[in-house]
Amino acid sequence: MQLEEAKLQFIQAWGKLGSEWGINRTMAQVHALLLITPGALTTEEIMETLAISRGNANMTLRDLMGWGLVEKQHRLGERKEYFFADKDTWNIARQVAKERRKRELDPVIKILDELSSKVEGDTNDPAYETFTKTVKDINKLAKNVDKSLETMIKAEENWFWGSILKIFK
Amino acid sequence: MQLEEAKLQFIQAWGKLGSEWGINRTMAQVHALLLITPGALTTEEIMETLAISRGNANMTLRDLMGWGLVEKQHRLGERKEYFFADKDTWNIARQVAKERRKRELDPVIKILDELSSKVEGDTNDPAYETFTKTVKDINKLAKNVDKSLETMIKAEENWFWGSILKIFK
DNA sequence: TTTTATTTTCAATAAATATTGAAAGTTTAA
DNA sequence: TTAAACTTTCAATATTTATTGAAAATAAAA
Repeated sequence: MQLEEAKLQFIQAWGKLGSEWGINRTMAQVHALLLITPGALTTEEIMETLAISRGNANMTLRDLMGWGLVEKQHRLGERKEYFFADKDTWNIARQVAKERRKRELDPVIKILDELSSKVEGDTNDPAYETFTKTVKDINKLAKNVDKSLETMIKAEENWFWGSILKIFK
Repeated sequence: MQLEEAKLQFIQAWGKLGSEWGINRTMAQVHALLLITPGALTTEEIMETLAISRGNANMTLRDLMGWGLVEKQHRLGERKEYFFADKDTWNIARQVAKERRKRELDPVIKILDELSSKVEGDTNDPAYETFTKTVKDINKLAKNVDKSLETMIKAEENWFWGSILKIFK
């Protein structure tokens, strides 16, 4: 397979996986493109390679910087901005874990905590019992996941995967 | 807070979390409703509670059964079908992990394997080098995640969380 | 200052995704 | 059989989400 063909396939695959997991397809594609590019690219180059508009490219790049996955670069004597991605997969995984935890998991845990404590009802009412038990169980699971993510975010790669691999005995 | 109000909030929160992670909002809501319901519900009752159409309810319930999260129940002398959800959060987590691995992660790993091995290029070309290195690194990460999920799927709850918690030392 | 290069914004539009509802299909019972 | 009770299907429609593109804003250079 030729390199250009392979690049496109990689960008496609990454875009698809992203969209299946609630990440904008274009965002995943721009990220993929920067990941397989040795240097940094301008908005112009990204627009051209992925056939997307200036507005889309600009917003997507800002999003990616917001996720901590991409950075801007300025070059002496040049006015336009260049963008490049951190290529360390462990950093990427941690960064994504960190953001999704903050944006999506933590708010839900907050609601679950409220629902675990502030609902009135009769202990003999099966509807009440089932509700509180389910909410408590899910809350517990969510907190386990939350803690695991926190550990991952703080950890060094080797230490983390070392620990995970011990699970296999 | 009153039970009815709390139920609605729970259904809302679960629907939102689902949609942020690429799971149809209605599907997550139907699942949430069944989770906090002591017995089993008919399509009719689900339609009414969530204000959705018969078609939507029917398709969503079949999807949920496809994910292994919900089951049908038949009652003697009754013609209509009842639906109930497995309420064990560990089973739910494992089931979701299992399905998403099969549906989304494994296909991507297959593509990454191909891209890791079948691309021709010149070792002195930075574009080629960056591409192969990135693809290999991501492939490695994806396989680590895949293995971890497999372990989780096979594991018993206590054993698994015990192992995870050891990570915290 | 004025011009030019570049980035940002956002209303309009397009595309993707989810939902409806009525017709067709199925199953049981009279 | 025929009818009644229920489930399934899917084309049409609605909703949500993503994208465009041109105008406005910003920043450097002339």
